Amino acid sequence: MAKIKPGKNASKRDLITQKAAALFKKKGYSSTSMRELAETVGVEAPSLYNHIGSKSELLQTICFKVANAFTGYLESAEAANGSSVTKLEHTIRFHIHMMLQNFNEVYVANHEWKHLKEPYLSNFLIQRRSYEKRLIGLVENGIAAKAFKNVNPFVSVLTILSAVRGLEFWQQPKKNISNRVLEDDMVNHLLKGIIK
Amino acid sequence: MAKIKPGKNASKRDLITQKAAALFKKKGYSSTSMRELAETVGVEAPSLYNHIGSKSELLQTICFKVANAFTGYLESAEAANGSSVTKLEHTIRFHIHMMLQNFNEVYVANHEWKHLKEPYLSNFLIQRRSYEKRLIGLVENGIAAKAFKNVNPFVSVLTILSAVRGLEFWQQPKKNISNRVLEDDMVNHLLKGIIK
DNA sequence: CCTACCGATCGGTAGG
DNA sequence: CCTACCGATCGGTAGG
Repeated sequence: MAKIKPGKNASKRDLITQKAAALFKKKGYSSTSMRELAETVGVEAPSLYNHIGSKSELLQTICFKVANAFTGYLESAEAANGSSVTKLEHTIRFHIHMMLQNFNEVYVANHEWKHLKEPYLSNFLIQRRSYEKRLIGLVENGIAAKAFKNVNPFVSVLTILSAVRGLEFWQQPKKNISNRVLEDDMVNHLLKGIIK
Repeated sequence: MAKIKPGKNASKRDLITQKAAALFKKKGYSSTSMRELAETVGVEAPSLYNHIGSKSELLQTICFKVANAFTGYLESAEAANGSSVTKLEHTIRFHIHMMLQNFNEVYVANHEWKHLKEPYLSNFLIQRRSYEKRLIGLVENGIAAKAFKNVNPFVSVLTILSAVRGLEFWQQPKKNISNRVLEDDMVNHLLKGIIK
């Protein structure tokens, strides 16, 4: 057996994945060709397959990296001390941070998941639905504790997740609004809308 | 010159456009083939071209139909009597109605516009940016009139538009929430978040 | 990591 | 509205 060179190989695969995320975001998964990806990486197309299995594997890697990050954070937030309001606020802030710091990957996970192949497509959707249900549970706890208004928790979570996701349209340094103002204004808008 | 049969031809073209919107929404623009579209229409692929110019023309029709509907409504809302709060509320409700009643078209306009060809791509983005600026103006008027909190109007509009757009994820009759509850809860969440 | 190449599929045209 | 077909491009493999 050949000696494994995890550092070198992993970093090359990571580079390819990162470039793929940028291209998938810019042009969409289907409109991105492996030849185009190869060009941005600096090799010929067939050479990519020494590092990756297939085009769809790249999409899987990106989508589940994002999904696992969100799931992992929510688990830790649920386990932490604090009120439902605090937990929801922290989760909203985590979403905003993810959007601002992993722009391409989150965008691709949000937009291109439908091109996942089975069984990954089903697994992704199951994981996302489970995440939403747990967030809804958080809002329900807040309502039961009289901290939130008596709103429909499903609509609240939909509103919050959608609003935060809208940071996709944030043309980074275009407006002279700091990330801090952006984050605080959005958190306030969304929390004040449901806090009693 | 042959006699024009606008009714018949227009309705066939409309049918093709409607089927295209459903497919573009389900699979994405690039992943939808003209052969597939032809099959859902019930003809062979080359026959489509008796009614339409090209695949990209279908995308243009869908995107600008949606964009023009929003622009047209905002113009009428601006011209109407009433406070900034009322105008903003009506506009939010119009967005929700559009999402619920023209699901496929709005979805495609939101997700697939990047596949528009020039000069349509630029025109679409210009129109959208203009729309956002006018909405921001509405919020600024509300702030000046002391009706809204002193928030960043850009962030407010981003939050509102994104939240409303999230109705894309509304799996129609799945949850036992009426459209009325959905609309009112979301409007309240978004307005109460910025009203003084 | 490359060159050479394959079978499949694409949007669209010719011609009737 | 169809059959027949074109040139281009696709993801991926063979072989070294």
